[in-house]
Amino acid sequence: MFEPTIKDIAKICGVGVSTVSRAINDHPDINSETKEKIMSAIREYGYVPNDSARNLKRVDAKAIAVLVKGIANPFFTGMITVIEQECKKRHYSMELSHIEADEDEVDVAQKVVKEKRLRGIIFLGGLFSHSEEKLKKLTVPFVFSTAGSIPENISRKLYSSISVDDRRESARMVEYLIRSGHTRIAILVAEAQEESVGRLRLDGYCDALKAHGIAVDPKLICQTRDDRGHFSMENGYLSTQKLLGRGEAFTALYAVSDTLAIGAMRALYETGLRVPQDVSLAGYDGIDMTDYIVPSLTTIRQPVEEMAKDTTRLLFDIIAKRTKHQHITYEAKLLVRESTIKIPE
Amino acid sequence: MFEPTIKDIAKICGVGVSTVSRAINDHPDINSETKEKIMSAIREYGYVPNDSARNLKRVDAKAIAVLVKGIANPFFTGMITVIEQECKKRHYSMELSHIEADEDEVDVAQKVVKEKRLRGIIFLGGLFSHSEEKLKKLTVPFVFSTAGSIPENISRKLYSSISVDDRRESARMVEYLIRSGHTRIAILVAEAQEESVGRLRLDGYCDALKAHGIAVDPKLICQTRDDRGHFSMENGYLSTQKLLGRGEAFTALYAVSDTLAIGAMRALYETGLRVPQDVSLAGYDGIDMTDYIVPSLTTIRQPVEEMAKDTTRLLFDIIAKRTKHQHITYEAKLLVRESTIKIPE
DNA sequence: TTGTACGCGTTATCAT
DNA sequence: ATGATAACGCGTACAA
Repeated sequence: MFEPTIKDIAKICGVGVSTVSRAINDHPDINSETKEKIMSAIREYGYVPNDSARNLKRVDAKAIAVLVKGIANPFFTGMITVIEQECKKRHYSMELSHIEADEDEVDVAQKVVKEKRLRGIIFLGGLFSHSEEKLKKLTVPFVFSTAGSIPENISRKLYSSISVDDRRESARMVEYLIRSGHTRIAILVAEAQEESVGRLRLDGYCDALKAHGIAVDPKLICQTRDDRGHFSMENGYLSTQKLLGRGEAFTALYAVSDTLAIGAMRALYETGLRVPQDVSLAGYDGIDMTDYIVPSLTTIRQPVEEMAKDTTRLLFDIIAKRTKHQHITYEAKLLVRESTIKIPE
Repeated sequence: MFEPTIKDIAKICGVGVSTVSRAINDHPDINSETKEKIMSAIREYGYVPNDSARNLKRVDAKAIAVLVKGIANPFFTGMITVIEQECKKRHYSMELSHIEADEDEVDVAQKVVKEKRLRGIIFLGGLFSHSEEKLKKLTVPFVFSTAGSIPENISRKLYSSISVDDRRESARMVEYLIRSGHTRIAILVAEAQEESVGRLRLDGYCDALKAHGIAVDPKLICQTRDDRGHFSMENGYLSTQKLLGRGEAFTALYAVSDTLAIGAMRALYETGLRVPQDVSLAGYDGIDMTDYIVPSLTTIRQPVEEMAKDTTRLLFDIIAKRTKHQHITYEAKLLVRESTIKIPE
């Protein structure tokens, strides 16, 4: 199988390589006839430019990368879809890279930047406890989107961030439950390392309880197992079983992600507990699914569409030097649905 | 910001570029002291090899690509996760590429092959009505995994395929419903173009009905809207509303994907129809979620794990020329769960 | 408008 | 064990 290069095409058409180059790159300085001739030869021989060689020369690869930690998380797939559309609008290509749980996202980012000569990076999810020194090595602008909080000691001029205030929104959910008459509120939390979203949401839970004079009962805090798939439904299911096994009474269960909540729903059901009559169940994220399951899930909806659009817009603005780095916090929305009820007085 | 190249590192260490190259590629012919010296300089200056330049030279980039049509589909994310693990085991890297609904996967594949010098391709989902001529241009082996059927006129020696017999499995589900006493069985089907999985599953539905002497009633066939997100829950929801609006009576609803079924579940619920007491509901795919929702969903489970593993193994075997192209069909499993019941005599 | 020649950063070949 | 050098395929001055 013959793989034509630009030289071959040039030879075939009896022109120089630069002419072929001009043809494929829509360069203005070219005769439309020669261009047509070249393009048809390209089609005929199935020539596809080698992007590696191109990127080696080019300075301005119109591309960005999206680095996702946990592609199985439906919350991220929603964001990715929107980001992809936004990139397309701007005629940029998007490189999607999945980061393993144990990989260092900044290392991966560096590699990808070098490799693809791209212009910017979006980090989706993950935990960013990286040293300032390391972040400085990233030569293209980057935006942390829906990640946990970034340590204070890192200059905020180095990066942009798009997020909701996980701690506050989480507190809001718990406050809603308290106002609905719940005092024994259990929480299902994953990945409670420093600065992670799990930790922030747990903090918010504690904030709300304390603000209402309710003691935080460690027996009602259920940490999911520490292996892979932190936010999986399976994890939610198993952890809830564990929680129920403790025999502690509670009237509401708050899972720090919708997927965990759905797993919890089944565990409750199997124990004979009805949602919401016996236990009110709440999630966090606002993924599509929560609106369709029965009962629909009370949750905190992050404005995915808006955040994804702004993430992209912000990155492109920074690339074009139209703006400096920014830190935008969004209001999430408490969606009260069928899975939670007021406790009768 | 200074971006060191291999030359810079060589100069800094007072060695030749080839020595540095040997160091980073774990070449045997190198003194361990010099190697250590070089590696520490690399760390100090934050040098990362440019993959474009590497791929330009190399013949054997240890990488494959996975081309997915519809990354938002949870069924695919499950497969991707497994494939990724399998690649890692073999020390291969995996390039994940999302293909837009309107993009031509073979064109994308060609581009990616050229660009990354990779050794093989896995196509996940999508519809493969490509000309043989076009497929021949792909210079690396490829495997179609869980795609629709491929037209007969394309030589099966050109490619491998991994799939379940969608038509037969679909018929099996419908047969189960018939045996449960249902005769008015509605179907929710998306993307019913030639050879697509939607079409195959619809064919299976018709097969089963006919085999049992039940006439196919067009009024019970509900095609989802023809725009984006064929298999989305929203589509399932809206289409079911449309179906219900027709006023046709049915005792079972079979959705050709689990996601559609979940959307349907809500539409039924809102109309006051209980699952399974009033309407039995069935899906297809066997995604995790179906096991956790209440009621859990009766579905056809494709052996995701096994299929993903075999897809990867097969591709690597073909790359290593240990085998020729193969076409493997898997048995899917009918999972009878809570969403379907026998109709009382 | 078109062609020639150089260099991008790396690996592989050949010397040493 | 190490170093010099020729490719890899392309874009782009610069010359024509």
